[in-house]
Amino acid sequence: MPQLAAARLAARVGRMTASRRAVAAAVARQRGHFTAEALAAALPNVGRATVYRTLKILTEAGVLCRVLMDDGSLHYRLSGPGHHHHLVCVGCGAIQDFADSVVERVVSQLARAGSFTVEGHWLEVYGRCAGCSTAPSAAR
Amino acid sequence: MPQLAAARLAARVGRMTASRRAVAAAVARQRGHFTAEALAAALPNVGRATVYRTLKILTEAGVLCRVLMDDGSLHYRLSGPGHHHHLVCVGCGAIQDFADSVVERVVSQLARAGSFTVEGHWLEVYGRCAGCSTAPSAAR
DNA sequence: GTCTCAATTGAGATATAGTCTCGATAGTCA
DNA sequence: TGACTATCGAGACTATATCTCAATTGAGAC
Ligand SMILES: [Zn+2]
Ligand SMILES: [Zn+2]
Ligand SMILES: [Zn+2]
Ligand SMILES: [Zn+2]
Repeated sequence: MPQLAAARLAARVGRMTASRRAVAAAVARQRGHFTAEALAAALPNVGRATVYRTLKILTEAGVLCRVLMDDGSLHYRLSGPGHHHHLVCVGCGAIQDFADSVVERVVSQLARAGSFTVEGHWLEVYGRCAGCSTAPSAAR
Repeated sequence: MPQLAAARLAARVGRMTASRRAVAAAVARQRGHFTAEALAAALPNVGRATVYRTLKILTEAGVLCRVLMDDGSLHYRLSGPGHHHHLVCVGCGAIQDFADSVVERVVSQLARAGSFTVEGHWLEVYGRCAGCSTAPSAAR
């Protein structure tokens, strides 16, 4: 998986610098999702600005996707292929991807009804995973 | 319309203070959407913190809704009744509301398929309104 | 191998958005 | 008319992200 991220990165990125390698490696090492700040803190030898810049590149390259959490904070996560959205568990923070053409189609149709041309959209779904739906509000 | 906002506000809010009246009035005076900072700037006699606090109250009361713009900034807008989402024109900034049970249903079903209980969601749709779809990228 | 030069870096400044603190103020109700 | 407490507001503080610009360094040329 580290190799995969690195490979995809190389395919898109300009110069393969030490900093970019370090960020890519740290990203690949993450389990679950993480914030830009946390990643920057974990990479004291890489400038904060560079971490942010590299996360942007990785996101545009499709290696990462961004998740808007329940509390408004922005997290990153290794991205599955293609367009998708997230089911975010507000109990434990677990994230499941889902891709669905129905949502896309409905949105387009609704938009068309309002003489509106869709260029993009943002959808996040919050709730509780199987493990967290029994015991209310576990982790915090 | 000012009266409406003020009335709804009064129905929910604790003390009807001068500051809250001022914020409610300014909100009612807005055409389209606006940011918290812009509103605060337009109310030099009301503390910034109070503007934010009052916007929160108004949002919880259903007077306002929050719109996540294309560029990540958060705007406020007088809210229509009930749950709904927005079609945001990236050309001119116009916003149309839409309420749709199909989206809701699809999301619930998808979630259920993943043993996930939906508690809430966030959806914004970006694109171009009728006026802006002809001439590409008008206003900025 | 090493030279060259633009792409990239990173320390720190700056920007933006929002919350918190806490003494002062002022609604509300008896 | 108080008294009591919610609320206010000035400004500090936090969080997040971008910008500036001199110094560094990949990567291809030779
Ligand atoms: Zn969970
Ligand atoms: Zn989608
Ligand atoms: Zn438009
Ligand atoms: Zn909805």
